Amino acid sequence: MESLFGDTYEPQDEKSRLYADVILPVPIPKMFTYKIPRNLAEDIGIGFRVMVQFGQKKVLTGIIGKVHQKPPKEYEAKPILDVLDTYAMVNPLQIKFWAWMAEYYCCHIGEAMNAALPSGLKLSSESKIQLNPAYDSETSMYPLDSREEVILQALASQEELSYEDCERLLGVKSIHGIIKSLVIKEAILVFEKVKDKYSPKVETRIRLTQEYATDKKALERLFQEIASKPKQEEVILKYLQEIPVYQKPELNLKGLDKKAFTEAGLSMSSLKTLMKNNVLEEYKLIISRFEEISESKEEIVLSEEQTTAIIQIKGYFEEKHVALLHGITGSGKTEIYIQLIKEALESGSQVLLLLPEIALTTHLVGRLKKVFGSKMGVYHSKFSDNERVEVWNGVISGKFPLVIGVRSSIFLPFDSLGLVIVDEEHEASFKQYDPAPRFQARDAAIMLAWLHQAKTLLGSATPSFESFYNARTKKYGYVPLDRRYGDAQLPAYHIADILKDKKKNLLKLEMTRLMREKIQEALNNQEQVLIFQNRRGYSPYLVCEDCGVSPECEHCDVTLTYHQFAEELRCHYCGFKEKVPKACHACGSVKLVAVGLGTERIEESLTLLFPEARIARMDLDTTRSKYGYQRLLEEFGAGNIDILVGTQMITKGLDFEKVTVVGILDADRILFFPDFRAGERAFQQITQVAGRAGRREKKGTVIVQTRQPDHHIYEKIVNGNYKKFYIEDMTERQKFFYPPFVKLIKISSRHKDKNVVEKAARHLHNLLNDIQVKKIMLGPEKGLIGKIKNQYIFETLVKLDKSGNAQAVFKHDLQLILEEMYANKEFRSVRVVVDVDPY
DNA sequence: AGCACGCCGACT
DNA sequence: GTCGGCGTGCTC
Repeated sequence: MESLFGDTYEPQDEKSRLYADVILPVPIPKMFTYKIPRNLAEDIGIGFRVMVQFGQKKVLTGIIGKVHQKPPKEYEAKPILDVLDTYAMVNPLQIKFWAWMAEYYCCHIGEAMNAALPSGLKLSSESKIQLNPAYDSETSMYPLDSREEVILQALASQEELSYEDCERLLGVKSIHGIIKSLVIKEAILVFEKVKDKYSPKVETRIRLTQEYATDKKALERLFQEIASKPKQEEVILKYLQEIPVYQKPELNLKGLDKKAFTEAGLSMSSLKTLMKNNVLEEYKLIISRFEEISESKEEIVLSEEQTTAIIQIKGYFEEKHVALLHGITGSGKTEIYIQLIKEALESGSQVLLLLPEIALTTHLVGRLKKVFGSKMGVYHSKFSDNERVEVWNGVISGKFPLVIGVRSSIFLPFDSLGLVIVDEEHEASFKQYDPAPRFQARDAAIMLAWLHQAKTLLGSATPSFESFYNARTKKYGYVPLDRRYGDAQLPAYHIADILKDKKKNLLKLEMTRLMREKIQEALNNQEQVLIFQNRRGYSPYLVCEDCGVSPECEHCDVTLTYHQFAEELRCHYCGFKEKVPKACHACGSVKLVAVGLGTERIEESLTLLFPEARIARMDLDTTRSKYGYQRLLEEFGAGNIDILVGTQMITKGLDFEKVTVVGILDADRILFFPDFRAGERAFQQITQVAGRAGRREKKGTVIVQTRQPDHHIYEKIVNGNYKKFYIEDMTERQKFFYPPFVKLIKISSRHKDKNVVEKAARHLHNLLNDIQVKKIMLGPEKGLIGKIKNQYIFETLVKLDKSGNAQAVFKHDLQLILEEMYANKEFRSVRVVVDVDPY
């Protein structure tokens, strides 16, 4: 496999290191060749961050993607200005991975780089000003005003000032005008200074000075001296109590956290005096942001089924790159993961476990932390930049051979992955749609593993149909795990007919009689209830009772969402907000009512229907804070909540025995979404939510409210018949040419002028249509949402033949066509977005 | 994406 | 006469 590791990876002699192709964060689809100055040649290589001049004015930081000796033909390469690292921040495999991503997902390698680097590693340059050495206030022909004088005076004592410094100095909001004026008057110069955004966490520690630490007699003398100073004595005693220097003198080296003194309520001034008298000293220690946890020796006990599954997985790994573990909820996938991770780590490989965002906050992380301790790094979107950089460095240094993380953790600097696990593989959140690269992390992870010659294990209770298809066509290994732990039973499903109840006047506050009865029953038995509402397109909005008009966003083609709590209308696409209007904009009527079942409304309805129950809501609003989610879960686990209403989130990792009833308020919203995956999604979501009901002894109850109780999907859900539904859905997909039978590429055009986009989209569509590959094209059509942020959207959907080189040819020609479009002045302002494998 | 260069209108 | 509008082309 030597070619995969790149021809430039091996150290080369200096003569061959003349030029570097640098990846820059600019939207130009190529690398830029710079000259490597002789004096830098020694300490430069692939993956080093460098500073380069780009264009006339800009200094950018980029990453070296390639080192070579071919001088560019058409221009003289500029020199690299500086190297920022003493070791490569990025390894050659990562650059290969970015390049693959750029090609596959039709984006620029710079965009891939941008997505990969935690912003703490992206150096930002900050504009600073300094005195112009050529300036002489005596002879200058331009008079300065008072504010300009202040700045010049400050520069007399300080070499440089940032813009913010100047703003603070003058107490004005925007300094640009003044700076510009000073530049024109030739009094100052503006320059760019690169600053590293990552700052290590430092702890101030206190220890005895050399003299007292090594000499017991000195210490005894000290005690006599301070006998009359009880405050100082306390400080010393505290130190000796925490750090028994007498017994273990070497402990003094690390000393004690300064906070320990403050927390013990000791006198800070005494501490200072002791330091002044050279008894104690202070020093700074760089510490990790992550707690040190040692791994447990606890043996994982595997059931017979799990052992068999592991043997099967390993068997498949002999010949295939990917295996799919199809294990229903509660079938014990976690233990299998743990065992496989252990083995991979023992063989010296790195392991990546990918999880969807919401699953990361749950007990699984704690569970793994217990087993793998501080060998495990966690990469989460709620982590700060500094924390992310620490995980990044931890992967390089070998501190974290195991990482569990979200989508973006596929970009961490692994150099020897042995195993990649994608749990909840079917989750749509693995796909990133904005900004580019619009990648599917599950698919990219498989590619990543392949680059490392590692294996990928996909796990799900309800696999994506793509993965299941790959399993059935033997591309992936397939390992079913279908017995519930402790033989817990499948829940009992009840399909509740919304329309029937409505006719009979049994529908109260959107709850069918069955739903209400089952909830009441659970409450009577002191059991817990989960109510699920799909978020997608199901937010409450206002409607005018007189003319039927709903307030819409000024910038987007959507109705505004009603947020009762803040008394606001909001646009979920552009963030536009306005106070709830008093009257209808269209007819002036004041009869504006809220419709639609947002989680807030449901919570309210439930309060009315079950006034005695304790009800809580779990959605984006209530869990925005870092630990908001966890807090709600704990409350629920402790039994302080009877009914929990939530979105998607509640389907993940909630594992509470007292939940016996799960209600799905409107299954139709998922099922009749205009998307070829709607059926698959409905099946997955309903099954996943249902999996939260009844574990162990008690059989759970699931109530699914729908207007179409006869839809064929329900029969399969009720019987847990994944495969039957899969087969039916596949026939449809094959008939209408949808994945996995074709490759989808969505091309959308956006522009503020509707006529311009429409014309551009037509033109583009025609050009694409002329590409000589086997394909079907749909469109161009107005987007599902016709306008977002004042940009009109038109979309073309391309269904490409999967066999042969249709994909490669199409993507190649697409690139040329986009360039051609850009060269056309009529269309150059139209933004074209390419989404490969759209969701 | 920025940013410079360049060629046309409304101002001191 | 100039300042500045933004069309267009380039960035190693």
